[in-house]
Amino acid sequence: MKPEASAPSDASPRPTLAAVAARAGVSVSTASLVFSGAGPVATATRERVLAAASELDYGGPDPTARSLRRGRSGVVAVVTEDRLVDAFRDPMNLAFLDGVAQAFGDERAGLLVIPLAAEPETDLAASPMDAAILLGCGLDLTASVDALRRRRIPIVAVEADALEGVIAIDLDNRDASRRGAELLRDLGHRDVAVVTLALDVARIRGVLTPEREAASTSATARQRLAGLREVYPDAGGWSASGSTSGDGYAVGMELLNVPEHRRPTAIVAQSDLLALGVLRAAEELGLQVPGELSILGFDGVRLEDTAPHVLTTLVQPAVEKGEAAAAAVFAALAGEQPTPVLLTCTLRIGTTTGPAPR
Amino acid sequence: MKPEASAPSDASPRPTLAAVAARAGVSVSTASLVFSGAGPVATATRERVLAAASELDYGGPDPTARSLRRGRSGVVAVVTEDRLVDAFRDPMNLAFLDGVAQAFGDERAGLLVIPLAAEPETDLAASPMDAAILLGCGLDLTASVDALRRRRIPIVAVEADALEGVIAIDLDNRDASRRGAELLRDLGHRDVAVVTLALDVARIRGVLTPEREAASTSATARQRLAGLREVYPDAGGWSASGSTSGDGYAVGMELLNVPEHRRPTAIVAQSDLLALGVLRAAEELGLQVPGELSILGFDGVRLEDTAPHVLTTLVQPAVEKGEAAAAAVFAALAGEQPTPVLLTCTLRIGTTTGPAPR
DNA sequence: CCTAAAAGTCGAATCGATTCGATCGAATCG
DNA sequence: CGATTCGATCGAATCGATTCGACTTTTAGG
Repeated sequence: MKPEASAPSDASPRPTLAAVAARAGVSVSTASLVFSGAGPVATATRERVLAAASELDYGGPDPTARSLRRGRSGVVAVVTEDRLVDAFRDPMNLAFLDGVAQAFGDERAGLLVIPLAAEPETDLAASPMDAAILLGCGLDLTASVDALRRRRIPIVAVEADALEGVIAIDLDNRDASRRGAELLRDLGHRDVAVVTLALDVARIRGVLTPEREAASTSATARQRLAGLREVYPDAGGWSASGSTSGDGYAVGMELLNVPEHRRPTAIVAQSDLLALGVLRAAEELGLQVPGELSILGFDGVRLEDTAPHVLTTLVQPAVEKGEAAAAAVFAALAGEQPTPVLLTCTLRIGTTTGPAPR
Repeated sequence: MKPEASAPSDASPRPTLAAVAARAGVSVSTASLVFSGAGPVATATRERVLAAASELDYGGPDPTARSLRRGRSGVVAVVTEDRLVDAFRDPMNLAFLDGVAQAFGDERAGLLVIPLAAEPETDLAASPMDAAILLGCGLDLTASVDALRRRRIPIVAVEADALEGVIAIDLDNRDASRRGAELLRDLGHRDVAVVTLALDVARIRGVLTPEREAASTSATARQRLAGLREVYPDAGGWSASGSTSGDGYAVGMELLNVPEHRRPTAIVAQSDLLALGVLRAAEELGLQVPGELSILGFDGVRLEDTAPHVLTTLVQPAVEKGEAAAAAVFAALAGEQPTPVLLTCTLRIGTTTGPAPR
């Protein structure tokens, strides 16, 4: 006789609904009714089934089998950038996610986080999901969207370029940036430099050139830049490699540690964290803010770290953005035709902007 | 005749493998082999199937059906605290998550994030998952663990109290804290106060009392406190409501803004963010660090914000913690018996600790 | 007391794949 | 040249539930 098959140590295989039904002396269908709650079951029967379940230590219907039959897995995917740290270090993405989770509350859906890898198709095609939310990727999304479209599931894209069959949740990035720029113009600033978000997945920190701008795959960066350009068509600047204060500091040093006549009187940062870094650089260089340098941010993060300054910034409704995305998902899953959403930012004037010097 | 059924606008139902097979003139089994890659298929046949798939815009096998048959969903759940912002604002959790995602890399698993709600059983029983990682919850986990155990899936708990059948990934919180305390003792400090992490889900900021300590459900907070108490059995302090610099600042003010003879000469914070807040409070009160006050942190977050200070702290291997958790999951799924892991922290001496005054 | 409706239960089909074993022709080997 | 193996393909069972329609038993209504 062969030696016993090398059974793993777990001696208890997962019991099935059939086992529970058998033990309770009812049919599988009746047992199913007890757990799904759809259909009338006599109290005595229900208790018998539940007792059997508890005796077998049955934990409820297998989610996989249930999903197959129901055609719903109860999972919504959130597709983010390559590395999770990058994606979640940004407070805006975090707030967004919180908005999504909050809106899920009643509907009981799980959040599947998928960091976009080299070949997105594989991951996106293989994971169970009822819908997908594409979140602030600097990536080119067409490949991912194609993979998802083949699955015939609702796709929601946040601040991305418009794509056929994709529900858009957008921010008035361009308009808001223009309003911010107008504030600076009205304060008399003529020499304005910009610090942009990462332009693409390469995340290269460097001087902005027309070529690099044109090649940018980050819709958010481009839109905000376009708004600025409506007021300051020739503004130069740098692109950051990520939305962190460290990056802002580094770029701030590049822009500010120069002869005075070449120094901008205002810096427009495409995020608050970048603005914070610029503020630090200015402090370190002994520049008065806003006396010698005005700084404008974007996002409206609550930053305690800027004290005693209050950042002038464009406050975006990040949590609402998440809620809108979740609402769109549920609408689409309910068979409705969800309408695209455009959220607006509000200009909050703090203490980091003032009249241009001289 | 009745009006047409209210069919949703989507005219294209998802094609099935059977449809593809039919169009390619092969059996379903052969078509399956083409996609799963298990088994020999003639090149000509393979191409015919792929062509049919592409004509039907077939996106590959349905993950749900595949999961049911295979018995694996390819999803690993990460169970976190109630609110995602709370969970992910902590840089340690983020680093942990990144470690997990990184270790997944090859194995291609999805990360299902489940914020623990009021009745955990429902969510945990209903979502598809092959394994679960319980992450730094201040919560009592027994209910969740029971629900998961019934599913017969591997359970990994990070820095939690030992539970039967749960793979533990632990940190030497107690020992490391003791070593930190010894440093302070050797520097001559006698009056030491502690700022703890949130003690439980209630997250109440307030003075530490024996009752509150005893009732704490946060293993991490308790372990670190125990280590401190080995050296300073009577140290008093406050509990924070969360690991943020804002909380640290608030508690720091309570502890430091008092008559000098009642002021501690050293503060032990249970996280670097708390320590940062304490540092801010000290600066605002005009206290010399480390001349008049020494500050000890925990975590080893790279904080640019403490400049020009470098925080003395216990550096924990957070990314490795994530990798260890992922490794344990895969080992368990492979049928092996994963061994519990105990990671150690290293004391990094910075500029925020010095000899006790006088 | 009889009939119609409601409640309770069950058998069987179904969701969309994977996979085992069988089949059959072609290639390999002694 | 017969026996054996290998490659390619297919039919059918299976994964674990849900759900529709049919059937039986109560209950309610007149």
